[in-house]
Amino acid sequence: MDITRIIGPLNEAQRQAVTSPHASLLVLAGAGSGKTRVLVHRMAWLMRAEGIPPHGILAVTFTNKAAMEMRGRVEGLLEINARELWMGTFHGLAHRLLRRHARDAGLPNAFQILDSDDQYRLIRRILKNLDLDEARWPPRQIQWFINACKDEGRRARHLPESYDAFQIQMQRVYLAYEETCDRTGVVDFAELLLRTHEFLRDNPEMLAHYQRRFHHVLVDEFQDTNRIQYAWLRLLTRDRDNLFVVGDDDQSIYGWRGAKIENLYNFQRDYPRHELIRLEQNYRSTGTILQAANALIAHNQGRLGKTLWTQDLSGEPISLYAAFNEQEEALFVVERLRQWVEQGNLRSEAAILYRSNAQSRQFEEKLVALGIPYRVYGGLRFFERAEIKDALAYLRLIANRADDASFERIINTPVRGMGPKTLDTIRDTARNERCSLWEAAQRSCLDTELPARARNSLSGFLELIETTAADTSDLALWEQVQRVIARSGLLDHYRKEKGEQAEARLENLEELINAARQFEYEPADEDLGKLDQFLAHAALEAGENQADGFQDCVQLMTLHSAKGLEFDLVFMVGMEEGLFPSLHSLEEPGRLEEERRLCYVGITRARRKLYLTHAECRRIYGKENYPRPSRFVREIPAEHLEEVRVRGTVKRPVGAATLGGHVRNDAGLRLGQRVLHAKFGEGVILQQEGEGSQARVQVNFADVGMKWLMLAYANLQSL
DNA sequence: TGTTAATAAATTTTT
DNA sequence: TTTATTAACA
Repeated sequence: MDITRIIGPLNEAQRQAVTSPHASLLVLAGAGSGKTRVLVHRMAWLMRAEGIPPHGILAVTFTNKAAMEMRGRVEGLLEINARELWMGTFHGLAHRLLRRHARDAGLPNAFQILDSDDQYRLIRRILKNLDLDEARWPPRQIQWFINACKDEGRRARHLPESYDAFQIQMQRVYLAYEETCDRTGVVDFAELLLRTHEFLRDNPEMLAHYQRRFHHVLVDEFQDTNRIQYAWLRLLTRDRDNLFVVGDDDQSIYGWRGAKIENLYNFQRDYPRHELIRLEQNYRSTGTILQAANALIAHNQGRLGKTLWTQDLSGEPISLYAAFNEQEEALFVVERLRQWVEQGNLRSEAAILYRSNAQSRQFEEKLVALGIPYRVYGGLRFFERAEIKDALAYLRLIANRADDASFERIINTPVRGMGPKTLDTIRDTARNERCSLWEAAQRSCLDTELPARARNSLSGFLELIETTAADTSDLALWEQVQRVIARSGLLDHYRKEKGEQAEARLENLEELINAARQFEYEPADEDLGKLDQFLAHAALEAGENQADGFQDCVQLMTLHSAKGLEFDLVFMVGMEEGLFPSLHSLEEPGRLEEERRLCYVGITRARRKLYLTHAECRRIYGKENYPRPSRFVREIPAEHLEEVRVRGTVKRPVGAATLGGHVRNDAGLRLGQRVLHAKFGEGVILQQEGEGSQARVQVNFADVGMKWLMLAYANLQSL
């Protein structure tokens, strides 16, 4: 038996978690402590040592990437095909259950999934229907409201009556939104979870069936679960006490989208027989980096408590660089990257991490200038591109004529002579007859309300969908996709258009056919036709945002998307008050703590070397700002920091005064010079004007901000 | 119907 | 500053 393979490579705490006789377990796993390893080996242990069949294990993750990695590692460890394991994202698994029990869950068999873009469009349409002004009821805010309600498990009818006019309208939209989704057979992401929860809760036999089936339920990144996800897990495991969760309260960075750290406390309360295990040994970073991270996170209140340690005690100090402005910051980082590559290191082992996506531009420009290949994470993903969504909308309408969202999207895309008036008539008919837009369109073709020209175009469109559906029903998926793209006129539409964009769109459509071809190898789903399976796949896994993942590239991404990754060399840039921590988080202490956790996540991404940079001056929305360095920098003990100057490195603790001569004349000054003022403390010179006794300088002080000072009286010391 | 000028807004993101 | 959306126009 290969038990030694399973427990051999583990440390004491990991082994304890993997082999625990308890079925309910809370593993507090610090950054880089091997949490995925514990999950993978736990599953292997359950199957090999405890004889649990693969289909008796349910493993839940947040992203498809994590699920895929886990599956791959289980297969590698046990040399089995792990297909029988129920492993996937919350949404993926909920989707699977809903497909299997669509009727019992109150859904049509051919229900379609709305992604956030579809959802947004639908909400806008409903606002129009209800005659509400988008300026007063911003669709984004309503979308946020609806999703937040669903994440909390609240239906529109559950909401308390409100006297606030704004609230009343939001609830009205929510109600209409639910009604439309039900009528047209579409389900948004949050609905997948809510609907599954209600289905299990209200069908005791079904619930009992799944409770019996799953001997063990394992959850990754438990600190990121929201209320409905926890309720869902609770239903499945409450009678058998068999929930195994892995998480890290210090890495909870998604509170703003509904994640509840409280679920960690709820778990401890609801599973009183659980065992608590801490994984505190870090195998990733140097001692210096870990100590800095520990010191930083110690500033947060109410932690579950956990201190990372490593056998490595050494490590280069963390470098801190104060740039003059954001341009110069980028220049510095890219220059260091150039040296890194020159020393023979891999570009893909270096990352630039920033708080907000807008910051990437400066770095991209400088990287391009030096010809260093890079990859930016985030942004539009494959299945989210407009042309792809257009093509998918045709396919969805073929799969389900009641899908109003898709109908609206493509009725006049590409343009076929149906303007807003025609559409309005159809919408009116649909509303009056309480039928789908498709049916309404059919009726409009028959009566004479529409002008003849519009009627012609409309019946042409209806026929296009019908004949394409009939002609392609027997074809292989990829051929079906190919035909639809051609017959819909999308191909011609982009062919006529010129420019790089149109060309890229054509390539993407080509790529969609390829994706469909690849999809043929996907194992068939017993509950689903190939086309429906493909459409669900497109909605649930939006795909990568860039195709060429194989080139050796410097990695650029937000701190959020860096979670779970690690690099030898990390630059955390824009370490400034108002940027990081962000302006929006300064009021609420809770949000500030989340920012600090985000900083903790960033620091612990680095294996060997970490740089922190900030700029004395930064343009934000076209205006110049002079931010102070981030408080997080100050929360890292000075002994782990080393200030970097462009000309050589000065080794000295940050903040301590150093001797320097008086600044007597213009020659002794330069922009960016650090100076000390008797009253205002440390600062940096940003501008100067005038000469001789009239000379003035603008200084940005760390503590008191911007000041104009007369050079003759200021008595500045240079640092 | 498609283009252009004006205007407003502007974290973090997965499913 | 950049981006998206909308209103006005040819």
